Amino acid sequence: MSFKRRQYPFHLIEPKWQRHWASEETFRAWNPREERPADHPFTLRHGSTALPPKYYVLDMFPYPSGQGLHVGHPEGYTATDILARYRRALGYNVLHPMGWDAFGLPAEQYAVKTGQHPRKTTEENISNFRRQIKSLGFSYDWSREINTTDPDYFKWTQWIFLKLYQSWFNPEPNKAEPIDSLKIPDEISSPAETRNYRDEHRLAYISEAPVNWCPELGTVLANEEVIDGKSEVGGFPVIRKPMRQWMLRITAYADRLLEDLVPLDWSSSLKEMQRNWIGRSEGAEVQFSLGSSDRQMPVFTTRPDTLFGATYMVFAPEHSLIDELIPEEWPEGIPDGWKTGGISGSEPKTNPKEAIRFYREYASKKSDLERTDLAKEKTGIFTGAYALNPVNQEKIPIWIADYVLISYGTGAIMAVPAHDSRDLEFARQFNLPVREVVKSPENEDSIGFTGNGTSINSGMLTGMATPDAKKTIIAWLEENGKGRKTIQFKLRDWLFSRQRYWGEPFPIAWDENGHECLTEESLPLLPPDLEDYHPTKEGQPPLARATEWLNLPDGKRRETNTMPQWAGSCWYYLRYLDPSNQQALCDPAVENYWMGTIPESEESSSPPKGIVSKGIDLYVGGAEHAVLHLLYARFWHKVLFDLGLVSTSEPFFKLVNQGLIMGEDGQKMSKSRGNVISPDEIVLDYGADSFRLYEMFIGPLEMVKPWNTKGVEGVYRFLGRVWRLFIDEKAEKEFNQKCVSGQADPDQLLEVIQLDFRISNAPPTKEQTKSLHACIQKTTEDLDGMRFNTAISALMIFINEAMTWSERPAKILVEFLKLLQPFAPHLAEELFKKLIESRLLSPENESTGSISGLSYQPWPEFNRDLLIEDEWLMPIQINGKLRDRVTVPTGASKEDLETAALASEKIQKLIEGKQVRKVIVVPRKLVNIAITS
RNA sequence: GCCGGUGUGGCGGAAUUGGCAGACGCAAGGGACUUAAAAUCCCUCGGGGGGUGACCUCCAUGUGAGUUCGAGUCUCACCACCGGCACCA
Repeated sequence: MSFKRRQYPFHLIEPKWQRHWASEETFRAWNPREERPADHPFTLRHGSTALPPKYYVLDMFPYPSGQGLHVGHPEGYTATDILARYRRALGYNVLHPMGWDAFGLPAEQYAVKTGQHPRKTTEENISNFRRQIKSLGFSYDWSREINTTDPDYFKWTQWIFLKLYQSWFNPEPNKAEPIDSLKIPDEISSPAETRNYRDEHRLAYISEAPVNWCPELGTVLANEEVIDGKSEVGGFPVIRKPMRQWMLRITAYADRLLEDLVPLDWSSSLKEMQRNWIGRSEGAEVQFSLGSSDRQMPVFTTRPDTLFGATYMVFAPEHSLIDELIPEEWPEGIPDGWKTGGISGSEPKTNPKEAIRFYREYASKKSDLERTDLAKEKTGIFTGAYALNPVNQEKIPIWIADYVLISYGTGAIMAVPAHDSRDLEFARQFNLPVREVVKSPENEDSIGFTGNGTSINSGMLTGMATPDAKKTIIAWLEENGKGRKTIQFKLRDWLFSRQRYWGEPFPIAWDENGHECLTEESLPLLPPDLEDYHPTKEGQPPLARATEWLNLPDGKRRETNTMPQWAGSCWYYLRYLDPSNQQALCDPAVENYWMGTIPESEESSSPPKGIVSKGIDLYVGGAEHAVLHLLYARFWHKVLFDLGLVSTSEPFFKLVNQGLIMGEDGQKMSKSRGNVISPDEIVLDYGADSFRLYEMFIGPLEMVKPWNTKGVEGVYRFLGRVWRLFIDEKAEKEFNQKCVSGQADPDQLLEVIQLDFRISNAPPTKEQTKSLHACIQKTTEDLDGMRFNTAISALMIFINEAMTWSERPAKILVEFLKLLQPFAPHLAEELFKKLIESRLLSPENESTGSISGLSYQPWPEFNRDLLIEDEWLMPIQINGKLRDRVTVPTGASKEDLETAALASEKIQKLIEGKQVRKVIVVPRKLVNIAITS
């Protein structure tokens, strides 16, 4: 940029005001009963006793990566900052905090490579992120900055884990309760059994289930972190492996997580994603008796009405019940195709045991990737065993196949190939019988029909419509003890442990009897320092290397897993409320003020406009967290709510996902594509105000949009025009010379600059007032609707008009600065200061000057009456096509408008000789004349 | 495959409950200022056709139907792109 003259001295203005805001603590958010300095602008506006209503506007806090920010990161931050500043102007007590989600894999991987402690890497990255974010002039309350890797912070993450550990989910009140309230059944007597029973009911419990193990990363991953059989981080292969893991009982909350979505102000697509993830489906559990034994096997189906069409049964390969069923020899007359597994090149197996061993091995070797990729070709093998269909006692073969998942439903299905596409595919592969039991309404071939129709070939169900058939068969099953209505969820319990170093250690110790939790008083439990961050040779997590840390004096051993990165972000929005509280994760009164539904008793009597919502008023972040973070955080919040620690059942009342900003090539910004643009270069060339403005002007917040640095120049030119509207050219020339030559203090340099001589205390003209009020109206309405791009265009329109004025009334300009302030705060502050110092404002506006700075100036209000024109240009259409425009008085009646339209010469000519069928008059819009052609 | 979203000039995007399509900005072209350039200011800027001219006229919001006095906006079908889920019985 050295080759171009600056539009205005943003390089002096921006650091100046950032320093001012920091030293004044302009953006401190005040907690109830917190003492406020008398000269703070908040106090000057609101007094020192009452607190106005709160507005909590939150950004998803970043993971501070080594690469620093790119221009996509601050998109949401800019939007929330504009709204934070707008709400302050409206008179709210605004909480707008920032912090760091700093545990995580990249710092650890760097440590593995270099031996540098992840804490060091993390701190370096944080200070770079902080520098970048601060350079953009966001109005964060930095006194509330948090860091998930800070022991003062993760102490409370561990504390919440203890709460989870010490709670169970009581299905009766449908909420979590302390584990002591869990009744131990009478048949359980021994201490060991009692202990087991408790441990099995905790919200945090141990499971041996197969997990997603990533050998490359040396850790297990949650289902959510595995994408197409590869790790979300790094894209390494993931295999299934049984391991001892901590789980969190999120499934207990499935119903509440689903139901409580309804009142939230979230986009429907986001809610839908959560609903799909939770995956509630209604159906029935049906008991099949297993051939030779008197055992029963339940299966889950959403289509119990098709029970008569069940021609075989399939178990998941991992299902252990199979072992008890398989015969020594193949039954008579089994086709060889049933014995091969459907795997190319495989020979028929000699007996069922061999077949099952073979198939299990085959299935377990498949990675998740292959399991989905090879989905086109179904595989499976006959077990030699049979089951009895409860409705007709028909003997049907039992298979194992990997298209049936061990983790969903009962791990086994009844297969109805005629009316389920997967079963049909499988049946065709192995020549299994297909029996039609639902007639499609179109009366076509009903094989493969999966919708609602009419039952056929189905005993007592025959002739019934699908919904009736479902009800009837469920009633029959319940009466006969063969099944019941049930509900299944796709949601699984949350795999909560990781074999990593750089995460919160579990406050848990083990002995030969099992696990016990540490006391609350012993928290935080710090991770030990290590030389080597690799997992051990035995596949133990890196913490197992810290022998001193590991072994406790009483012979117990510490848990060596750590918590996943999601843990810290599950509750950070609560810590912001009371970030340095040593006694509690958050003071209840403070929590209630910022998050609660009940207004503080010290509430001001005249609340500003807008609704007072529950929880966080606005949460902005990327859609990539639509299921994981948002579901986990909602889950934790509900547990805390059940335990009486927070006052709302949902944390995020309104949530908006910002769209991605793509690179200039239209591709996703990434280091490998080389299309990353850093805010640093933009701030250097055009200043933070231009950067903020462009981020918002580029398009609607929620949309995906490409970056174009040329576009920054457009908004930069706009700010240049704002500057020139206020500033005297001659004084600026002097200033520029001093800038080039002198070593003078920047703040003094800015003093040289004087207002333009056309700015005066002259009374505004009608036109000028109208321009202003149109701008106020548009800006206000657009901010309320988060339409930042059109709000900015309204500001541009005002400036384009104001540039043509020969008299520039200070009274008008000061109001404009209040509108500009949320978007371009540095420039607005500087010009506001000049205007105040000029003493051009009339006495009733002088009160404006008693509050220092712009941040707490009341938001301008518009007067609709001023916007009404005396007359307007009314379009006249004939058959919907624009034919003429005539000027009409604003208050004209419908009759007058019709007369005026028909009086137009052009219209007269066009309707001459035609029959006017109808004249539609829409006041304030148009007149349309329908004629016959 | 299922669910959700989006299709408007050369580009990013505007268009209250259906009511003047293209606000605002970028790019482009022309002009003023300048020795020159940059910056700034002014003008033009969806496409076709017509007029010396203020203008006139036809066609245009992914495609095709429909509802309506009137459709970018509502309905139906289809196409393209983006995002999510993906053997969940």
